[in-house]
Amino acid sequence: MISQETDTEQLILEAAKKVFFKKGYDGARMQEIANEAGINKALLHYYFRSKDKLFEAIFFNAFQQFIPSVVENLNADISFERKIEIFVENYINMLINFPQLPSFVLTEVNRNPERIAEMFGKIGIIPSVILQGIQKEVDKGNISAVEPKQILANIVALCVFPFAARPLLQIVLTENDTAKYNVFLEERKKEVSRFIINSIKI
Amino acid sequence: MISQETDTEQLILEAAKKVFFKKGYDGARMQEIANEAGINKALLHYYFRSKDKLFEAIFFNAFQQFIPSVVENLNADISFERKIEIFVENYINMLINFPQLPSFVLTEVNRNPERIAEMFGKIGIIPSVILQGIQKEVDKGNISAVEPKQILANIVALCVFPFAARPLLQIVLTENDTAKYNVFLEERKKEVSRFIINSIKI
DNA sequence: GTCTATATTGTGATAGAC
DNA sequence: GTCTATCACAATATAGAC
Repeated sequence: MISQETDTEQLILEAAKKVFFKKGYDGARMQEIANEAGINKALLHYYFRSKDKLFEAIFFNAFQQFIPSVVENLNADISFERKIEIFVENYINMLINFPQLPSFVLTEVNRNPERIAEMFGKIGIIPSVILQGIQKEVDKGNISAVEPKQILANIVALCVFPFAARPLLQIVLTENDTAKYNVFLEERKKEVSRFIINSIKI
Repeated sequence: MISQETDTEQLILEAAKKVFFKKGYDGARMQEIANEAGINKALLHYYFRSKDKLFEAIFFNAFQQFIPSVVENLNADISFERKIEIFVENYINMLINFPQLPSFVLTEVNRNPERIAEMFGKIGIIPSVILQGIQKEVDKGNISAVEPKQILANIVALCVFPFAARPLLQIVLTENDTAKYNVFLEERKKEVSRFIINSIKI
C-alpha cells in the first residue's frame, strides 16, 4: 500500500512537524510553517483545512513513534534480561534520533488529555501485551515479585526523562555541555539496563 | 521577613499560577487569569507590567518548589538507604500536592531553555551538592561504583515521570481510572526507594 | 494548485474616568 | 486601585484571480 502524497503535502508535513515539535501547538504559527515549507499560508489551508487538522496529522504520527514497536522481542526465545537490554537500546536509539519527541508528546498530552484515549483506540493495545509479558516472568519465578506496572513505568521513565528534561539536566549534570550530555545519553543504554535488571533480580 | 503583598496581588498570583500551570505560557490568556481572579485585565497590567513579567514570577516560584530542599538530609547522620527513602517520600509527597508542576516546568523549560541557566544562578547549587554526596558514598564503598550522575537522573526520573506523563500512563497502566492511578502513585514511594537501593547494592 | 489580498476574530497592552 | 473603553497588531481562515 503506497501512500500517494504530493510533494507539496509531504513538504508541509515535514515543515509542520519541525515547527510543532519545537514550539508546541499554541506556540506554533501557520506563517512559520509556511515559511519553513517555502510556500504561503493559503496552501496550508488548502491541503489541511485548519491548524487543528494539520496538528492532528503530526501528533498521531509522533504518537506511533513514541510507543516503539518492540512486541516481537517479547515473543523471541531469549532471556528476560536480554529482552530488556534490547528494548532499552532500541528505545534510547530511537529517542536519540527524535530528541524532541518526548517533550512534544508530553506537552500535548497534558494540554489535551481527552485526545489520547481516542488515539489508543487507533493504535492498539501494545502496552497491555508488555505488562502480560512481565507478569509471565514473575509467575515463572524468573524475576522478583514486583508489580509489572511499576517495572514498565520505571523502564519508560528512565529512558524518556533524560530527553524530556534535557535543558534542565544538561545544566545540572554536565555544566550545560552538549557534547558531554550526549556521552551521558550514550552511557545510559547500558546503565538503564543494568539498573532495571539489578532491581528485579531474585 | 514578612513579604507585604496586597490581597489583590496575591489573588492575581494564585489565579495566574492556576492558569499558567494548566495551559502553559502560550496557551494562557490574560483574560482567563483576570476572570479566575475575579478582576479585569487592566489590573493585571497595573500590578505586573506584562504577561511575561507575571509569568516570570510564577515560574521562578514553581522552580524553587521543583528542587525540593533536601540538603539537610544529606548531612544527617543516617544511612544512605534511609536518606534515599526520605528523599523519595518527600519528593513524591510534594508532587502529589502539586501534580501539575512537572508538566508545567518541563514544557516551559523546553520552550525557553535560555531562561534556566539564569534561574539556577538565583537558586544556588543544590544539585552539585547532591552529586558530591553520592560520590562520597561510592568512595566509602557503601554503594557500588556507579556514576552519581546516573543515580541522580534515575531518582528524579522515577519520581517525576509518573506525574509528567500522567494522562498517558493512567490509560496504559490503570485503564484511565483516576482512583487506581492515585493508588499506583502511593505505592511508588516504596517501590522507587526499593528500585534505587537494589540497583546500587554492593 | 498556487498565489495575493482581505476578512474576522483574538489578544496584549494602554488611556483615562472615577 | 479599579474600572470601561479602545488601540494596535497578530493570527487563523477565506475569497478570488491566475
